Parts: sequence; structure tokens; C-alpha cells
Amino acid sequence: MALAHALLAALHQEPGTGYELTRRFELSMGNFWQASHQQIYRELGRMAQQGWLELQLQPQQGKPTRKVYSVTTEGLAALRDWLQQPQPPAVLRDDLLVKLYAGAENPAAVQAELLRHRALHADKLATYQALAAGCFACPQDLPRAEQFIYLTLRAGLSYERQWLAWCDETLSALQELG
Amino acid sequence: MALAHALLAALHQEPGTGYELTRRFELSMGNFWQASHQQIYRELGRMAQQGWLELQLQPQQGKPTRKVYSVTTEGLAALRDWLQQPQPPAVLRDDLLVKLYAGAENPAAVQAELLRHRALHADKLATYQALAAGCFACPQDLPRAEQFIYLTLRAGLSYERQWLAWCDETLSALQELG
DNA sequence: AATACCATGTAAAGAGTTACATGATTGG
DNA sequence: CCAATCATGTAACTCTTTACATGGTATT
Repeated sequence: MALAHALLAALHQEPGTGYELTRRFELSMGNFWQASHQQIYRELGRMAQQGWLELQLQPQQGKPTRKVYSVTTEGLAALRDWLQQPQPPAVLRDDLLVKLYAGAENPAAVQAELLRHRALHADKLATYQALAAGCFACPQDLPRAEQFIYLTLRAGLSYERQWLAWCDETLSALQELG
Repeated sequence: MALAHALLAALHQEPGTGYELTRRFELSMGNFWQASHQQIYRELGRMAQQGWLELQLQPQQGKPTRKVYSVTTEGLAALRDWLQQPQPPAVLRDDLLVKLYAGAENPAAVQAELLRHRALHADKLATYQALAAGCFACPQDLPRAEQFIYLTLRAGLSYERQWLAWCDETLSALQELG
């Protein structure tokens, strides 16, 4: 049920529609949680039924009615309750490392894939750095709640930097292996 | 279908039973792939039906028959084929970061959870370091295929070291936030 | 006597992915 | 005119988790 809690956290920060949440899960939250619009719409429906969210309809001309969700008192209580429950660390399931494990079968293919991933991580890192320099230029001046959000961005930076460094280290090890 | 490929990689390194694979997925491979025994037994059955694995039965007295799986020529071909196909980087879905995102609702709870995770990461790091010092003391003397496996262990080390450092950094940021 | 380990599975529920589907508006 | 963006959803499928189930052996 963690998608539900991620949605609670997002909607508690600011109410929004399924579509907007999909965007947010691609940008700021996408850093540590990924969800497709199908998942989000389904989950929002469930959560509204459960009483965690309330729905405000905003009809528009020529467009589907906007369904703006916001967190109810029960929803906030559920979020607070969940914050106190210990959770195991995220599980890692990484194709690239499976490939490296069997890398002796085709070192060139693995090397190519490492280079590709290196580029993807470098891109993400650049995106996060731009975000940090832009919206979070002076973190100590931010409202309190946003300082916590800034700390999640720092996690993204640290995560991408680590993979980038590991790709480089591994590529040179492969060079030496020949 | 990536569990299938992780199993191919594991069984290509050395044939084994579902139970043994479950152990291996807890130890060396658990570093980058996690799978429960239920998943593993089911997937092994499917893969055998598909012709990727062959099965050798070793009856035992007083115990269930051991079912030792090994990779067939088709299985190896499937693994080699998969090695060449580009794959997106692993997705991260981390409860802890969702909690931090909503951390303003209960900073103390988040701090406690960070400390708990810090300890878990420190434990894992120690386990990997012991493995590196033990089985992989002289990596350059290892057989070629195991040098690739060693590189996946280095990923685990890097990953845990990064989370540990991030936990520390974030904990001191929380101190300052008060 | 109890716990842990070996060794295998089934069933059901929950979460996530992929494909399909619609229709207006805006920018190049 | 085509592609992208806004905005919503359904259906089918796959993958993962949790719970249930059995039974012998070894250790404390």
C-alpha cells in the first residue's frame, strides 16, 4: 500500500488531479517513486472510496471534468500513522547487475550497456542538479515542509552520483579484464 | 521476465535446486536481486517447460527428491540473447524517501526510521566487506567468470556505502532543522 | 521440548506493466 | 497537417508478496 501513502504525501503538499500527479511522479517524486497514470487513477479511486481523499469536480468546456483530489482528515491520520511504522529498506532489482554477473558470456555487450546506463545516470544527475540550483537555490530560506522535500532531492543526487561513479569504476575494471 | 534471466545466470554459474537458489538469492545475488522461494519454484517450473532448463532427479531417503536444475543449450542462447538487449535502469521505490517527503508531519518518527535504516545499511555493508575480504581476497587470481561476479559485489558495497553516507548527512540536516 | 534447517510446494491477494481507447487544444 | 500536451479512463496480464501446508533431521 505504499503507492497510497506516496499519493497522500503528494496531495498533502498540494491537491491535484490524476494527471497532475502523474506529472509530479515523473519529476520531483519520480526520484524515489515511479507510478504510471493507470496505477495512479486506480489508486485515487480506491482511496476516495476509503475516505482518505475528497473529490472536487471542476467542469471545463470541451475538456473532461477536472477531478481535483485532496486529503481528508482520515487520510492525514492514515499518513501520520504510517510515518510511525517501521518499513524495510527498498529492495534493489537490477537487470544491469544480472548482466554483469553473467558478463563473461559477452563482455562487449555488458560494456555497451554500462556505457548506456552511465549516460542515463549522468543525465538524471544533471536534471537533479538543475532542480537543486533552481527551485532549491537557498534551501535554508524555504518553508519548513519544503526543506524535507529538498532532503529527498539530495538523496536523488547522491544515488545518481553513486551509480555514475560505479559505472566508471566498473568500465575501467572491464578494460583491465580485457 | 527478468527473474528468469537472473535464474539462468545463477544456474549457468552452477546448477542447483530451488532451495539452493533461494539461499543464493539471499546471499550473493541478494545484493541486486531478491526473490522468494515461491517465485523461484514457480519460475523454475515454467523455465523447464519452456526448455531453458533440464532437471535431474536425485532421490533421497526420508527427504523429498532433490530436483537439480541446469541450463540447456536453448537456455544459454536465451541468456546470451538477453545480454544484448538494452534495458532501462532499475526503478527506485523507496518508502523511506516518501516518509522524508512528508517528514514535516512527524520529524521525530522520520529521524528514528533514518537511524534504523542507517544501522541496516551498516550491517549489509559489513557483510559485503566480509565477503570481499573472504571469497574475493585476491580478485585478480580468480577465474574470469568470477571476476564479473566480483564486480557485482563491488556494486553492493558502493550502494550500501552511499546510503550510509546519505543517512548520516540527512540526520545532521534534521538536527539543524530542529 | 523447542527451534532451526532442509526441501518442497499451492492459493490468493496486491502491485505494477502494457495495450487499448477517446477527444479537444496548442505549437510548429 | 502532424505531433505534442491536456485529461481521462478500461482491460488484460505479469510479477511479487503473504499466508498456508507438509514432514523429516539436527541441534540446543
